[in-house]
Amino acid sequence: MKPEERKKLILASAKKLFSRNGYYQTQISDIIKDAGIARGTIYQYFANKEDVFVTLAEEYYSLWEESISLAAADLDLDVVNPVNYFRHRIKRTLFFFSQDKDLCNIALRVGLGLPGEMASVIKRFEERIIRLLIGDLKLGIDNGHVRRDLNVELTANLLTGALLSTAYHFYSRDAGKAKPLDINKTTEEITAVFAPGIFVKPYQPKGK
Amino acid sequence: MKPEERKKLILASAKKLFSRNGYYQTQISDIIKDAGIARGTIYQYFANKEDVFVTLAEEYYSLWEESISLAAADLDLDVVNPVNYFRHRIKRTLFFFSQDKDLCNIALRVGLGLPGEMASVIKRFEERIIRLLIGDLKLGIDNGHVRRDLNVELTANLLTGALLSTAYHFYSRDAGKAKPLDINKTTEEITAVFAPGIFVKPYQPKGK
Amino acid sequence: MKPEERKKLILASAKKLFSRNGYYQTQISDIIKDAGIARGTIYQYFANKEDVFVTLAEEYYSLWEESISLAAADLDLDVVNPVNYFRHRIKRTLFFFSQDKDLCNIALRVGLGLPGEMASVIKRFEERIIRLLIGDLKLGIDNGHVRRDLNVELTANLLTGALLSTAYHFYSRDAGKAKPLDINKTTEEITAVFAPGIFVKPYQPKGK
Amino acid sequence: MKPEERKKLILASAKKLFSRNGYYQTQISDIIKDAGIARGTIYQYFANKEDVFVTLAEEYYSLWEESISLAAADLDLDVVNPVNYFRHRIKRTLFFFSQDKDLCNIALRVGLGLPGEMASVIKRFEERIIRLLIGDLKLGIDNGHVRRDLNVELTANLLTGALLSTAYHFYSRDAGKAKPLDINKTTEEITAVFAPGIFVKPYQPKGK
DNA sequence: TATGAATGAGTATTCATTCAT
DNA sequence: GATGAATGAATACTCATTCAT
Repeated sequence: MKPEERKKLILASAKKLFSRNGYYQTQISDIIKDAGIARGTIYQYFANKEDVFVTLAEEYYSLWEESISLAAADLDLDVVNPVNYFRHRIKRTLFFFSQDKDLCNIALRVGLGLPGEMASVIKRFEERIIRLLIGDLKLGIDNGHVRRDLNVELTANLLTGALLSTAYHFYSRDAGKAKPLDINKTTEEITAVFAPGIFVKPYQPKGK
Repeated sequence: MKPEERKKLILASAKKLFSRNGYYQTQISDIIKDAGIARGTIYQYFANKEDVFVTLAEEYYSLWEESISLAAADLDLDVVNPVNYFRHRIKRTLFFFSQDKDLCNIALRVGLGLPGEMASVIKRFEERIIRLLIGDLKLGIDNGHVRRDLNVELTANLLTGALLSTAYHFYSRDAGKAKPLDINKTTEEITAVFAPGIFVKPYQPKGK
Repeated sequence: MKPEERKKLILASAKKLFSRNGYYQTQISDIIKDAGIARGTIYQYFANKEDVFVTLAEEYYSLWEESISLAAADLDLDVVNPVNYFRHRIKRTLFFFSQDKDLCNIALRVGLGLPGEMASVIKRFEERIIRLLIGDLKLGIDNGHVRRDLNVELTANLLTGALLSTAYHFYSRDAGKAKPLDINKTTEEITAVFAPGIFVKPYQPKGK
Repeated sequence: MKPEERKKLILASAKKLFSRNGYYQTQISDIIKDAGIARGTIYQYFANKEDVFVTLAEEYYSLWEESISLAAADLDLDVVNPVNYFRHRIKRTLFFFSQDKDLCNIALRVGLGLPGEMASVIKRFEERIIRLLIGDLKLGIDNGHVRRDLNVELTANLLTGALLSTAYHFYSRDAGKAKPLDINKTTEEITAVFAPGIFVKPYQPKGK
């Protein structure tokens, strides 16, 4: 097996176990047993347990950045109206988290309250989306689409909290009871809740 | 010193340390050193480290329940209009979390991703507020104040996520950079974002 | 309550608990709870946990000595024949241990393998009975009742081991399955096993 | 060093220390210091301290079983008379315990009065020999060699108690004062004490 | 004398990490 | 590179004993 494959194998096991049991409840022993490798091998790919976690989180963060870029690239900004852009952001975010229950769990629960660098990596997710939304909203204000008196920072926070909380509740590993949401429909419903309070023009449900 | 006082002393030290360093980074040694008691003493009041955490969380949850009851008792429901009621909920929640940075940190970050009973206690906060909001929204629909087509469960989730995220960002121990918000003003701003998408009648900013 | 009574109360609880759970599995907490006294009180009557055990064992040993004396006093040595004397020793021993399951357990199991003074106190039981039997056998040899070539020390050991083992198996707290023996009948059976190998004259079953 | 050797090393240290100081007076620290290994190493071979003890006892019990089998295999049952068979049992038992002072101490003293599984393992020794003797005696009765009216269970108990007590007194680590017995001579003496009370035919000293 | 809260030395056990093979 | 036996610092928890009230 090639080194890069083995590294992925380890990360896959770590992801599964961190997600299910949390960082401290997951032992190196568990990971190597699940990955089917020897105790020493994991230290050939990672400096220590924390490094496994951070690597995992950073890879996910990269995917996330990529997904966000796609979100922007996806749209023809000239023809798209502001609400549609907003709609798209929401959809992309939900879609991203819905793809991997385990990573969703790690980024949205397990990673919170961890010490040192691990916390920082995880915090970046939230900070990144907040910064993004702040940019969106400021642009909207400049273009006259968004209410001038909107508290941009607070609103970005509200939106982020709302989106991540929703993602966790409906797409995480723990989301046993709640049935996975239909992303298109949910996007529309979230837009329906937020758009009227944010945008200047009366909000029009999609397709009308 | 009376037993009850000493117990409070221990909980105070634990709260401070759990909040700053997290559950696993906080050693029993740290707590007893901070509380100025002997190693054995803490085990006269608590079965084990987990029990310290759970007791802390449960006391906080009781305050929280009490605060919620007050929120309702506060208002003269006959004269109050639906949006004002909503406004009040938000204000109360923000006010509650703003009162204790440490507990805010514990309930909103440190406690997440913990194993066993500790997780359940912490989850209750979120579940409780979601259930409350679901009740509010359903009532609003029955009374004709809230949009009939609103996805009640989703919206309650959005609101809860938004509120708790905001509380954490502006009132927690980690909220170093962000200056503490003025609660009245913030309440108004949050209401301004959510009300138009939730209520039937056009939203009227307070005092107009 | 008078001091002496309270001391007995404590010893009674200790006896019960040591017998059931062993020395190390019995905590001071268990004893005081069972005795219904405060933690500090036990230290007004005993120097420490070991002292409780030793006191218990020594009281029992005194009873034991007393019982042995009675055994001798009981008999009219002039008219009694040697085998009857032997018979009497056995009966007395069995009777003594059959009277208190808990003490039987402590002297015959719990006390063995304990460190320091506790072991010595317990060992005395065995040593005492061995010395006694050695005396008996030597006297028997001098009087021509016992085989001259008998290894006295070894035989005393065999007899003691046999008697104490039997006492434990049939009278201790753990002797759940075995039904308590009828002492007269058992004495006769034991005599029937040992007497022929020890005494010079052919052994005569009692009553013949 | 091979794993199996190291395990034996640990067991050797544990045996020595348990035998001298008892189970509770022996610390894990003592064992690892004596074995010259690191603290964690012992837990690679044993689940916990109790497991060390139980493993020790069980290995000893296996040797014991093996020794018993040999005892039977040793004899040409056709030519051997019943008393010789009995003689052989006694000799084998004494021989077995005389071989290892430490194990003798553990099985006959230290192990008694221990809690849980440890007690059960130790109890097996006694139970096994009792069952064996019961079998022997019953067979003897069927063949007409042993007294029909003998209380088989009681006699097996007497014999076991006598043998184990003798083994402990003369071969254990604590048997400082008593000089180790010559097994052949002792076997003959024990036979001389028991045989006349058990067998039908007049007992003949060996070699006459 | 009785109490019971406080004490802290003592101890088993865990688990990430290392390193010789 | 891979292995897995060995390591030992770290840590929670116990429980006999003390002593101020």
